[in-house]
Amino acid sequence: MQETFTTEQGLTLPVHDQPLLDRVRALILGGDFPPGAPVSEVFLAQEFDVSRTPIREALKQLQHEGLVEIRPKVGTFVREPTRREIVELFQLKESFEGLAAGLLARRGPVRELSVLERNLEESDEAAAAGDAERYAALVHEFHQTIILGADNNKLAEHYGRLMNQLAYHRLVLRTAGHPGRIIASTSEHRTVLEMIKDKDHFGAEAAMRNHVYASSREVLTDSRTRTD
Amino acid sequence: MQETFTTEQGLTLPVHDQPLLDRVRALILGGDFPPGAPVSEVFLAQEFDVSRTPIREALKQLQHEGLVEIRPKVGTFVREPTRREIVELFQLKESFEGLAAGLLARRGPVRELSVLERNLEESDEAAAAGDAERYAALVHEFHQTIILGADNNKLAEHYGRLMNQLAYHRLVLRTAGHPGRIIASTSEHRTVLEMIKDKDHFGAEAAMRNHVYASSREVLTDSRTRTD
DNA sequence: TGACGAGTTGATGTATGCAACATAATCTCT
DNA sequence: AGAGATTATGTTGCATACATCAACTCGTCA
Repeated sequence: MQETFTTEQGLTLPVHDQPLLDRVRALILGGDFPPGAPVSEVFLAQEFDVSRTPIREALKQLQHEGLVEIRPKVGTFVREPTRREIVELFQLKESFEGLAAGLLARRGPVRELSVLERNLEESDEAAAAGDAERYAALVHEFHQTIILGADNNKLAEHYGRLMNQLAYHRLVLRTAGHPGRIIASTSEHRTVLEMIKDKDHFGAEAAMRNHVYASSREVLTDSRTRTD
Repeated sequence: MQETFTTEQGLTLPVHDQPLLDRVRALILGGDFPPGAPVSEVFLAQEFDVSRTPIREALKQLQHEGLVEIRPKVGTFVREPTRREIVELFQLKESFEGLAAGLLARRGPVRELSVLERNLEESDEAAAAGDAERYAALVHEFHQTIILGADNNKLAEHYGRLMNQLAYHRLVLRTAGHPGRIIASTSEHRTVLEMIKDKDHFGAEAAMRNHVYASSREVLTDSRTRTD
């Protein structure tokens, strides 16, 4: 098997082109560039002290991930998803995670279940402590665990791409402040886990989809989400 | 809006880098290369009379699509999905197309419905005439129409990638010869369309998933599908 | 005879130069 | 002064040369 590297989104890729790609992605997602700002190859090249060639490859990848738009012969520009795209992406997220929850439910007792158990406990603690940052991280872990627990690499790949496009962590942090959302969210998580433990794959899928849908509503009704 | 190009899989991409990518993909999917065969950059470069640079970009794309494997510092090799990957891809296909059917059902009467109506009629004709090639094309159109009818570009994108990986047309042609499969398949298509026309998005999704699942069973039980 | 290792080969990875093109600024003519 | 054409500029797109590394060959030694 080829030497691989697993990103924080669970995407497994060849290790060789990860460092630069990740650094460029981080730079762009870091918010240093406002949406629509041009990202010149030469700038990134001297920024990371490499030639334009590897930069070009990284930008191509990021175009794939939907983070930048490459206009031929014109330039590369940071891209923020439109509201419509966010809706589309959440529809996909709902489908992906529903599928994952169903698949995980069919697998019976696996290691992931205990991870989810512990996650719920820690989520309660974080919620009680009012630690939004930690809570957001735990939400991420919960969903990530279910995706990986589905034991379907292709699903994990597509999901990784999806999440890169959504820049999800930013969105979640916003909604963590919505009153009552944390409690509702944790409760939904608990329902999902119960269904999975009961091997009710149909119910698990439905519960997960409901949860993702509710979560997407929170994001989309947040006034800070772009509306064009 | 940027000038774009729509592939046969419904993937919309900038036009500038399409021709070469498509030609390289066609060459590899064409079967001229056995699985595992090396695909040297210089070979492709002189084959298409360009330099290695655009070839490299195309190969990177194809790696994304899962058609080739790039081993760093070693080379690029054609890749055929393992049986496990095919199973995984069909699980995703089921999810994608189920989602699409549900979304289409919610849209009410749209242009796509008449396309599907006509498709079923022509499918009956092709089946009666025993024209497997035409029937396979119509199956492709049916599924493609539902995906596009979902009116979700991100879904269409991911679906396009998925289908590229599956090299679906090859697989369908195999199963078109299975006794009784054509009749069953057409019947399933009809059920899906009825559900959609009834705006029963839940039923449409379920019917579509059942259909895809049945179809995947046919492929996976075909002796010619690789089993490693 | 088999295992180990230096050298060779052939491929990819990167850097850089030049050309082509889109866009913006300027100039000219009315 | 305004509108069109033209020049100017900055960017990407491609080609090519060189650096780098993995796999193989072949010779040496135990």
